[in-house]
Amino acid sequence: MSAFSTAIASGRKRRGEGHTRREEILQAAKELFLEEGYESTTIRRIADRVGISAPALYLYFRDKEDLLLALCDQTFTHLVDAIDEIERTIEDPLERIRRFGDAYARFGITHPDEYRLVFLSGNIPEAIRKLGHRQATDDPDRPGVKGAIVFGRLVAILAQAEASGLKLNYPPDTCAELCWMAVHGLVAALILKPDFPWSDRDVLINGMLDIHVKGIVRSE
Amino acid sequence: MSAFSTAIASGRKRRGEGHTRREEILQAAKELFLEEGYESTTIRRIADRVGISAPALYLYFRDKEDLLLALCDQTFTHLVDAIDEIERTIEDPLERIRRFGDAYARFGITHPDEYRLVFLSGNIPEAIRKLGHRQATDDPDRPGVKGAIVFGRLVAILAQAEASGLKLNYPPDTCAELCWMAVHGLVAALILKPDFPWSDRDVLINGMLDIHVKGIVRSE
DNA sequence: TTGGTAAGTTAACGATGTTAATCTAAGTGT
DNA sequence: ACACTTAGATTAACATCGTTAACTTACCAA
Repeated sequence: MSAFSTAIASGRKRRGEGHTRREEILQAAKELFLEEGYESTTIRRIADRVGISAPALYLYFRDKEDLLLALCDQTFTHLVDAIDEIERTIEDPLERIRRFGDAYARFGITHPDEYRLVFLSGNIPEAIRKLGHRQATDDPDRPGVKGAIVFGRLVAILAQAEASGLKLNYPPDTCAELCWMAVHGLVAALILKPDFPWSDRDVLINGMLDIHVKGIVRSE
Repeated sequence: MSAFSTAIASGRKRRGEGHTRREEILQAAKELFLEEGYESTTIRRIADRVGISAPALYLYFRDKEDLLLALCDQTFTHLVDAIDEIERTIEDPLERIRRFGDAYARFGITHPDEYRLVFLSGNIPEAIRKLGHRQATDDPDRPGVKGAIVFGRLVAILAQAEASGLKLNYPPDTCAELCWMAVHGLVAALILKPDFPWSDRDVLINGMLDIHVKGIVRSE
C-alpha cells in the first residue's frame, strides 16, 4: 500500500511524462507477464505497478489485446533481428532454411507467453478488424504484425532459394506454409503440454527440420 | 422471457429427471457452442437454454472446464471410431499412417471449437490436477482423456509398423510426436488464422503427409 | 404423519474489462 | 495577472463472468 501511494505521490511529475507513460506501462506489463504469468496479468495489476489507475491505461492502449500485442511485437523484434543475422551471414540456401527453423523454434520455446499471444490465440485478423481502420494493413508498426513479418521472411528465403537454382516440390508459399506449420506445431505442443513426456527437444527440432528440408527439395 | 418462464414451468417434472439433466445440459451446451461460438458460450446461457438456473449446472459438472471437456470427449469419440475403422480395414502400415493423419486433420478442421479446447488451450495436465484426485489417470471416462487416447493410437500404429518390419528413422514415440506435431500445426494454423490466404487445404494435408511418411521411414 | 434427501432456487461475492463523468494541473493567449 | 484550453489522470459505476452459500421445494420411505 505504501509502495502504491508513494508511487502515486512521486508519480505526479506531469511534464513530458506523456511520452514515457506508454513505455512504462509496457515495461510493467512485461514484468508481470514474466513474474506471474499471462493468466494473472490483468489490467488493474499492470496499472497498480505503474502507479496509475486502471482506466488510465486506455489513454495509451485501445484495449487489453492492443497492449499485449504491442508487448509481443517488442519481443518479436529479437526474432526478426536473429533472422536478419542469419540472412546476412549464411549463404547456403538449405542451411539458411535450417537455421531459420532452428531460430524460430528456440525463440518460441524461450518466449512461450508471447508466442501464445501472437500465434496461438484467436485469429489476428479479427483483432485487426476490432482495432478498426485505424491503419493500413502494411503499417509496420501495427501491433501483431511482426508475426506475419517473420512468416514473410521464410517465404522470401524459400523463393530466393528457388531462384538460385534449388528445385522445390511445391511452390515457395506452399513450402513455407508446410515448414512453418510443422515447426509451429512443435513449438505449440511443447508450450501447451509442457508436462507431457516428449522426446528430447533437440532431437525433435533437428528431426523436424531434417524431415522438412528433405521433403521440400526435389531429390532425384 | 415467456419462453424462459414456460420452460421453467413445464420443466418441473421432477421424477427421474436427474438422469436426463446431464445429457440435456450437454446437448444445450453443444447447440450453443455451434450456434454462437465458443466465446458466447457462458454458463448462464447454457442454463437458460436448459430451463434451469446457472448454479444448478454445478450439480452435474464440477466447473465450466469439466462441462466443456465432457462435451469434447463426446465429439472426439467420432474420431476414435474413425481410427477404429481404419485399423480394422487397412492393412498396409504406411497407408494406415496416411489415413490416420488424413482423418485427424479433417476431423480437426471440421470441429474447430472442440479441437481448440482439447489441443489448443492451456495444458490438460493442469486441468486434470484441478479436477482433483477424483479418478485415476487411466480412467477411460475422465473428461479430456480422449485427446491423449488419439495420440496413443498413433504411437501404437507406428510401433506396430516397426514390428512388422518397417525401418524407422527414429523410435516410434519420436516418430509419432513428429508426425502429430506437424499435422497438429497444420490444423492449428487453419483453425486459428482462417482468413490467411493459405494454399489449398488438400494440397497442404497431402503434402504434409507425404513429407512425413517419406521422412520417417528409412529409405536406402 | 414425519423426516430425509435429491434437485433447484435466489442472492450474493469477487474479479474482470471497460465506459462515463469529473477533476486537476500545466501551458497559452491576451 | 487572469481567463481558457487541454492533456492526463481520477473515482464511480456497469455489465458480465464463474462460482459459492443459504434456503426452498417436491418426492419417497418409515
